[in-house]
Amino acid sequence: MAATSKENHTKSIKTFKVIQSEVNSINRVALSVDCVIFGFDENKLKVLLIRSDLKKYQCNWSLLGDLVKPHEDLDSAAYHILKQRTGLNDVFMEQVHTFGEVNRHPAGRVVTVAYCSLINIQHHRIKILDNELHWHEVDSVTDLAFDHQKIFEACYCWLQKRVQEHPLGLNLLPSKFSLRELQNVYEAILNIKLDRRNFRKKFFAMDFLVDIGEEEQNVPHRPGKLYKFDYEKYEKKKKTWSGIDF
Amino acid sequence: MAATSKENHTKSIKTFKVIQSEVNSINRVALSVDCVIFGFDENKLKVLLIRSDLKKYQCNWSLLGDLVKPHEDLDSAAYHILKQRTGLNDVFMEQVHTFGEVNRHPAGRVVTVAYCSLINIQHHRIKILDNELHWHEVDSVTDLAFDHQKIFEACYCWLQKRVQEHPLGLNLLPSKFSLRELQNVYEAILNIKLDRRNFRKKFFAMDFLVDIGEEEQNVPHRPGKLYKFDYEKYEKKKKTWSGIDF
DNA sequence: CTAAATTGTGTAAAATTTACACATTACGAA
DNA sequence: TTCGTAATGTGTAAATTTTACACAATTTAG
Repeated sequence: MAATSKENHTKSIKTFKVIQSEVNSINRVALSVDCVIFGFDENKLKVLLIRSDLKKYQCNWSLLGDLVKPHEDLDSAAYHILKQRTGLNDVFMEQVHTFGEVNRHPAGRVVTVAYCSLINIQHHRIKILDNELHWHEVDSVTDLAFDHQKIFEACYCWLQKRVQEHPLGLNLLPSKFSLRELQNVYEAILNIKLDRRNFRKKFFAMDFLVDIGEEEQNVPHRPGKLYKFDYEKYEKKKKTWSGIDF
Repeated sequence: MAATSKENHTKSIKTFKVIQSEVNSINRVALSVDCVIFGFDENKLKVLLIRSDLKKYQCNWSLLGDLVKPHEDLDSAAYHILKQRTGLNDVFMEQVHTFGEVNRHPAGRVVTVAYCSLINIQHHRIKILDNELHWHEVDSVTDLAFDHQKIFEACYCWLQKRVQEHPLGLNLLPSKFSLRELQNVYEAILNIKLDRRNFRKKFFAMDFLVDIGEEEQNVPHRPGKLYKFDYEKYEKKKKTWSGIDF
């Protein structure tokens, strides 16, 4: 109560051994990563889910996740899941949020770190041999196992916001894409309609699209030009966001 | 390799007991929370640091943190630190990022969840009896213990961005404040100069400020009007952010 | 009473965003 | 081969938002 500064000071100092024993004691919890993997197909935003591996949640879908091993980096654990499930290596992935409510998991205390990933569905379609995996349209995702619905929704919100300030969306497309496809991606993610001319104007003005001199193939109408995204130029010029607006 | 769907399916099903044993096995790590507590004083953005409690880092400052107990929610753990160190209860706090590199902490595997908090320094100044705690100007924060420098920088970046889309800044001020003080907060956080008339115009246009009919006291010049922020109105009208811009 | 400091206010120019229409190209069917 | 269909590609005018900028009013201190 009436502790002096000196006493407080003393109280807050710990030897390395004390800390170490605290770290290695029962003060530990299971840690998992859960991946919300988005894809884009048939002009719909989709998310990759797996049938829950717990009997109790047998009829529910869940996110792809796994426990983090004691000698595994968090990011590595997330990448590992992605590699394991989709066969994909160099994919876009970002940590979104950590969910740590005491009773969030029925098997005991499990804190989970949610990651968001955006991949090109075409690239790995063949890898999904496992019929327990399925691409769901985001609008129809309900009743996920555990607290995965909440996690999914947080990640979807995150995506909707993030895609507006960072060119994430391109990860859902092949490296060559038409402006219409790009617009479809944005419309699907944000669930809005955009004006075609203004959309094109905006992207051309940003000056990150490179006309590669090719055109769409096998479309039943005038083919659109194909572009690629110049990430280097983007990195150099990217906006230092500034403006109060809420 | 040539596993059938059926086989994959089987492989991915686990009984509750198996899961439970995985959760309770050695697959566990220590988990901590670290709080980056911002304050605003003398027109400077400051952060609350403590002398490292580890001998090895004796001459370094570090963030306020603690291990999360097995039966403690993450958010609760973070609030607890804040309560313990500042005596403050209802403060603004948000989770920012989780840092989980294997070797980030010298005492063993400790994954840490970083939280950002914004408080009014005046409100609790008296609580800092502990002379191991100190408010540092953000610009002069260097060489924090462990990976705390990295965590601090991530949180500072987060703040600079977040403050532009959400009225966080107000948490640094008393409930009654002048527009000049508000502008000072924004200038300090963003480290830029703003045009006074445009700043006022912008905030008045947002229509969240309520003139409470009082004025500044004891200023050696014409006193400014005092306002409060109407959070309810904000919640109702807040912007659903929409616009591609990067 | 005067000087110093800071508040409070409006407008014109510039930049950005929005709304909107028509000619062009390729395919497929008759 | 021609025509209908479906989508691409393009510019401009109006509206809105953002920026730059100056002077009178109020209070305190001396």
